[in-house]
Amino acid sequence: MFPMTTRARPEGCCPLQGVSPLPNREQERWARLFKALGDPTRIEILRLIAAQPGPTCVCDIVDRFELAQPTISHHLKLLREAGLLSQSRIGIWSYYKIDGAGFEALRGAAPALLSASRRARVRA
Amino acid sequence: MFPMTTRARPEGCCPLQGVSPLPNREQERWARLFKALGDPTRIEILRLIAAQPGPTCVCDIVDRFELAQPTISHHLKLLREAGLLSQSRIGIWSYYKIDGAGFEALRGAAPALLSASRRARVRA
DNA sequence: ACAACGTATCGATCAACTTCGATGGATTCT
DNA sequence: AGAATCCATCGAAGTTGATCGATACGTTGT
Repeated sequence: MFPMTTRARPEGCCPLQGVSPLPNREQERWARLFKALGDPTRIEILRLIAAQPGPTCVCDIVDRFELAQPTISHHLKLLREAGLLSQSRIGIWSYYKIDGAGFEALRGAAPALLSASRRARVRA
Repeated sequence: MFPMTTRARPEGCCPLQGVSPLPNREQERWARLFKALGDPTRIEILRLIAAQPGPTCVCDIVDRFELAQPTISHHLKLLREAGLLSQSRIGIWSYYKIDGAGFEALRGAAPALLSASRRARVRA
């Protein structure tokens, strides 16, 4: 490892406020959510679906992008697993719409990450 | 390409509401923001820094994780470039603190992506 | 039953990301 | 000046992710 901090610290230092890491389940949920949003194509898919008054057919989504159908299907799967979209089927058609619960989580992201929850300091 | 939609559509279909894609600049900014948040280590770094009453020394951050110093430095760089952290230096020490502007963008993410008519605007 | 269609999954390929050791720049101490 | 310290950058190795063609599955029409 590294020495890191053999030297005396500057003023007003330093026992850091302890922060207990998020439980693995929550870490994975945030990661899934943000990873899903971290791709330009998926952002545009979300915006397209959000602009429709009702559920959107996959075939229409495929028509709007210059990507192969399996690629769109893959992106839709990631958005669904992130809780941002929900799926329904009518016959052979598959429809996606915005999942309010997923976006509720997104709305609460900033406070959730910034909340200074100081509990027992846990050294990994 | 694909045939896609030779068959007649079901009821109430379908000319989709048009959505003009976001300008590249904004697409990249959202992608940077969400990609930065899409890693568990970076989430924990953010939470650690957010829990401190003042700017946090890099050496302290390195101490709290079981990752090499260059790795932490890389994560800090991504968070800084995403607008989530801002940096300052005192002597040889480098300090990071939460950048309010970046989190303001995060707070506005859900409305920005869901609003069909209103164009999302993000401050630099 | 059979063919046609819409969608999801599979396997492969190429790019991007995470991580590390090594190195270099800047600052402080002796 | 020289050594030590903190941090960022570089280059490489292994892993993950985006994309596509091929294919399989379920549904609809003949």
